[in-house]
Amino acid sequence: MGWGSPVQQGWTKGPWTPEEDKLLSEYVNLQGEGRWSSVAKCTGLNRSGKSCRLRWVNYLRPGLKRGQLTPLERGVVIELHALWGNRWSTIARYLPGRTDNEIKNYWRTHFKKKEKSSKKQENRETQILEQKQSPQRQEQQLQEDDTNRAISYADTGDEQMIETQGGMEMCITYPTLEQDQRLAVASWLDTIREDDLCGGLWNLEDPKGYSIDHQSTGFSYGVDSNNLYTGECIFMEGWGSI
DNA sequence: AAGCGCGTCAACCGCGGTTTT
DNA sequence: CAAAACCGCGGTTGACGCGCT
Repeated sequence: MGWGSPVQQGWTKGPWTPEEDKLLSEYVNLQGEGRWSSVAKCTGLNRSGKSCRLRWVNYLRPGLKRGQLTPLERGVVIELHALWGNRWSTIARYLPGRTDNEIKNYWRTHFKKKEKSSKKQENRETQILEQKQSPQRQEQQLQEDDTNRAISYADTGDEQMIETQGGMEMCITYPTLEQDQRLAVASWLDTIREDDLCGGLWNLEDPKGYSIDHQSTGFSYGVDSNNLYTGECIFMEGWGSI
């Protein structure tokens, strides 16, 4: 009933007013999340259930953070995107206070444009490579694409790839720190599963600092209370430490 | 000062999966 | 078991603000 498209049902569209926000907040505080299609009926709001849910989840829900993503959050986004692709809601679960919409917007803003600008050069390089590669190497290249895609997005600014002996390493530099610290993000696409991360290994709300510890791969890194980045992780080949 | 382009973000849309009837 | 209703997700759009020319 209350879920259909605004055009079909004659629902109000566009930006929400403070009065509408108030009505929706009161409803959720009373009834709890869910039953979105009943909101219009119970509150008099002329908004579809879908619209109400979106407004609550992305804007009104308590505990939402505002403002730019922190360096660590950005690192997590890059890392998890390399892992799961455009599964924004899944990624958002590991960033308390951030919404899938926010992360999606962040990604599009900061990385899609870079993808575009580097596309020309990428194409040239690909052409040259294709001429040289054996079929076996091409297959291997395909498998690496998911990893490198995220990496290539981050080829300018404070996030970048550096070449190391026998592999590539993603680095994020933080000029605001006393001396640049590098947060290296591991590429463990082949070894990690979503389930592995569901055990609360990500602790972004600890006042003493942040930490990520992945036992099955040995990957871990963190931020301590002094904002110093520490940890060690597996790179494409071999081990590295920060 | 005006026009333009770009970045950001809130909101909409379509679709697929899940739950309810 | 099937259909309808509901929910959530990812892609896309449009409004707005800001800086540059």
